[in-house]
Amino acid sequence: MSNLSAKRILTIVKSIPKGSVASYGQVADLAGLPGRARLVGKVLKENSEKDLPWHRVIRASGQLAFDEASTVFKQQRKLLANDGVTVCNRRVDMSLFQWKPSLEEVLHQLPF
DNA sequence: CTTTTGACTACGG
DNA sequence: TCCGTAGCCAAAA
Repeated sequence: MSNLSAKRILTIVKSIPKGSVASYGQVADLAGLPGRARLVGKVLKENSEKDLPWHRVIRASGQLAFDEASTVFKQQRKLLANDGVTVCNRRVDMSLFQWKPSLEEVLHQLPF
């Protein structure tokens, strides 16, 4: 994981708007790193900056990445609820909440 | 050099 | 819907 990749990933995560979520793979794609979904998880694990909306990154299936019984799972669910994103029956409805960045938003990352 | 390891994903059954 | 199974791919062991 080059620092550059991590930087790109964090930039994308920070641009996920409140009220929507993105999958690990989607973040990787937008960061110009197709096939690197697992790297996104790794970068998030290693970076707990205050302004980082890590909770908006979930699995492509709509499930959160953590065990239901864990504290981190409950915290993520709470943060999402505060965003207006509800976790129903263990999953977020991706058809409703998945981030669909506009062409403008995508192009804004051009330095990649 | 090889094997293992992930906050993952697509696909079947 | 829920599982197991292959793929995935760079980093660490």
